[in-house]
Amino acid sequence: MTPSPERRRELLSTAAEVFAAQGYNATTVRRIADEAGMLAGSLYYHFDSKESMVDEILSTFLNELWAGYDEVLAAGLGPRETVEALVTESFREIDRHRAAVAIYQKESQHLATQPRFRYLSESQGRFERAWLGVLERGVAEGVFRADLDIRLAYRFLRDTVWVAASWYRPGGLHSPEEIARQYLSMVLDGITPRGDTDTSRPDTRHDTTTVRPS
Amino acid sequence: MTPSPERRRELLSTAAEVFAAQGYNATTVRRIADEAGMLAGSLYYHFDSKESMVDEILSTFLNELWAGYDEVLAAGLGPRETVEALVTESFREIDRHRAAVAIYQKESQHLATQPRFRYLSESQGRFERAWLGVLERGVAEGVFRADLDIRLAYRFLRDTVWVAASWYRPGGLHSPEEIARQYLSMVLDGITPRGDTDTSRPDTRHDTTTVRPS
Amino acid sequence: MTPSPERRRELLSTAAEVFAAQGYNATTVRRIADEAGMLAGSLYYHFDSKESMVDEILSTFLNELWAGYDEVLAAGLGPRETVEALVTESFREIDRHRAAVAIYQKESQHLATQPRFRYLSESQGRFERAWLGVLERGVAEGVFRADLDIRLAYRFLRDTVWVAASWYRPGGLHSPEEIARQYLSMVLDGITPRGDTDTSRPDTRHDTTTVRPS
Amino acid sequence: MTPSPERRRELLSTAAEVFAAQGYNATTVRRIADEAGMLAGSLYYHFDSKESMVDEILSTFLNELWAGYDEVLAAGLGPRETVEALVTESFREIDRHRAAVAIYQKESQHLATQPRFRYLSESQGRFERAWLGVLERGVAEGVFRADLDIRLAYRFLRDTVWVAASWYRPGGLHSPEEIARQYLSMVLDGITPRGDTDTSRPDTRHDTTTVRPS
DNA sequence: AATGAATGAGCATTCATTCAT
DNA sequence: CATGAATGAATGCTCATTCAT
Repeated sequence: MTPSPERRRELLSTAAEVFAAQGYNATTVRRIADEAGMLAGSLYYHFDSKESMVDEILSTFLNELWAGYDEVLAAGLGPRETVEALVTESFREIDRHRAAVAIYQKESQHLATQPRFRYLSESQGRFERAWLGVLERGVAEGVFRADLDIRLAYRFLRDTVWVAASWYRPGGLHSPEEIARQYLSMVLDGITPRGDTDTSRPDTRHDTTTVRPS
Repeated sequence: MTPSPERRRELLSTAAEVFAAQGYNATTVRRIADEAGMLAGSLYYHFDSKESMVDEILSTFLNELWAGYDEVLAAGLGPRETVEALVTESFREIDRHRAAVAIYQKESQHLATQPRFRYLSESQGRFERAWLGVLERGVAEGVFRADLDIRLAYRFLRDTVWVAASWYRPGGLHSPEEIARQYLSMVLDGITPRGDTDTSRPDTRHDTTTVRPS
Repeated sequence: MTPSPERRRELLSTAAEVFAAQGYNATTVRRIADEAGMLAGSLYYHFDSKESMVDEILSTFLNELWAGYDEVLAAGLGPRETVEALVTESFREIDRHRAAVAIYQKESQHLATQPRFRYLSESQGRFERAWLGVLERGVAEGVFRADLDIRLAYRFLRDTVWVAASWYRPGGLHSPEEIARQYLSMVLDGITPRGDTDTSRPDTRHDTTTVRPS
Repeated sequence: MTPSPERRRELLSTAAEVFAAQGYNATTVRRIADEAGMLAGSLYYHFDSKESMVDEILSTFLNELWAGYDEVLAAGLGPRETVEALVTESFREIDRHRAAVAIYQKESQHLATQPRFRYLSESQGRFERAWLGVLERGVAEGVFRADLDIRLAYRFLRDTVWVAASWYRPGGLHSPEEIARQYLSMVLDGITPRGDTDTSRPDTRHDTTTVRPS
């Protein structure tokens, strides 16, 4: 009566939570099974291996992430609006896939050395190209500061956003959109007061921070 | 039974490098021994356990870190200058203890659950209080924006700085001071151009970014 | 709870094939089920256990084998004719129960240690007594060489015949009777040419090599 | 004080004995360790894996075997003398490597499917070519019967000799040379009496049954 | 008759650690 | 100081078997 895919998803969700909390290596298959209320061996009815569990967790997450990103990148927005939309989308993904993001942060470098996880490096590459492109375009159009070290700025933005997964708890005080707004405000305008009145309030108009106006 | 402190330091340095590269759990004692040109068992002449190695690596690092931080905090600088000095000091520590910082980033959350590593949480707490204090003072004095969510800004700054250890390579193009300057520029003034002329040039005067002018 | 005997036979045949190909221990119940187009658990509707499958395969085979042997032994043939008939009968059994014979060859020594498979040792004992008797009688009557080490000759004959199951493929170039003839020729007369004309042509008269002239 | 290679040999000998008695798959690493008076994990100080144990057992055996065979094949003996020498050499190897031969018999077909054990198939091929060559030459020179099915005779000889490893016990009544003599007598001249006087006594002159006159 | 899901015992293997030499 | 050999606990995984449906 319980169709297989549902059970898989439940188990993967459990596994992701444990992986995120303890680290992939430090997590034993027995621990996951405990958490799922079954015996270690029983997990192997649903999954080939511990590795295939992280694999499915990470690839599912990345697929959803890129669906969102691609929509943003294809929307033809200006550089600033693209940055806003990408950051907002990222916080939404952190909200929806907190555990997966945390695993990705902690383990991807280590996992990417294995052929099976090549897609992690590829995603990383796509990610970098997308961000560098937006930043360069922004500088060219005068939307971003001309004195930026683009690569440094890229790393700054990338890390700044994703590390949030290590402390973010869904259902907390702030919605992902709210956090995105605050982060964008700091990143775009800095933490010191601006001379001109208007820019001190970061972009909170929904139309620019998201493609999906849901 | 008189292990020379020098050999210890060498071995710890080797261990730190491997821990940073592969992760603490994924690193075998044998791997460290290989790298040090000895057999696994021989390490136990110098150290009690693998755990005591990370312990020594992390505590040595934190001691040095706090020596620098305390000097900054005791110097009676203004909020902005304090932030500048703390960030610069942090990048200097990343430069000097890259491996230790990377280990700290990846493993501290996990390790801090054990009583032996309580000092990690304590350091974290001190760190948080220091930063929150500076930020609050800055907002009160009008040096930082009044609409900041202080806790969010704290996390933003903290993560922003330390994650750099995951990609920073000592002896690269940029000196730690240079990177600190760029980061501070983005954090303080944002990545979009400022309306008023002066603030677009970030604070690069040495006197304010560091207490130790060495 | 009325499993049809036909299905049982089909499944046993499938199982025997896999056991013979991969070895009993190396064969998983799942593999057999795959081959039979069902799930592993479903086999347990038909059989108590994996062990009971080999048991049934081997005992069925041995029953048929001894039916043939007993007929030969009871026919009152001379020693040479008895040897010929036994060898021919053996190759016929290899032809009909190739998989079972192969399993018997590979696993009987191992299985015979368990009480359940005592009949394997018993069969082995009967087999040995029958052969030793024929050989002794043959030597006494001058039909076989007087300088034979009877026990060695027994092992030689026994192994020589049964190992053929490891390479024999039913439906190949040679019929079991043809192979029996060739083997008997080598065993009885040797592989070097005989001085006297007649014996170089091995005994191929059907009447002596089999009791069942079918 | 116990140099490594010696211990290795001891352990391999123990392992070979257990493998031969129980079969490779059915043998647990614990069982081997028990027999060696150590814990299962300790074996891994000496060997990479259970597989590498069989590997070393079989390859060591095959190397020695081929050293003997090559000497025989290079000696330029006539077909009959070559057969005698090969068979005698084979029984000597059975005497010296009984366990390895038994393992080879039972497991080689199964193991040869793995790339690591390709040398098993290669050895098998060399073996076949050598035997077929001698038999063909013997038939051509009139030393062996013209009506032989060469391939069948090859299998007959091959199996006949090697299966002996399943019952042979070193230090028993018969020396390997003695057994070889008896087997050769049966194989060359058959188990029925010859018309001509002399050939009923098989070749027992040392000079022809062995290259190494030790 | 067969499925889907689970059990539980056992297995090969890893690894931090110990210790006599 | 370092080695060589071993320990023992834990780990990921396999597989025959069970059983409600």
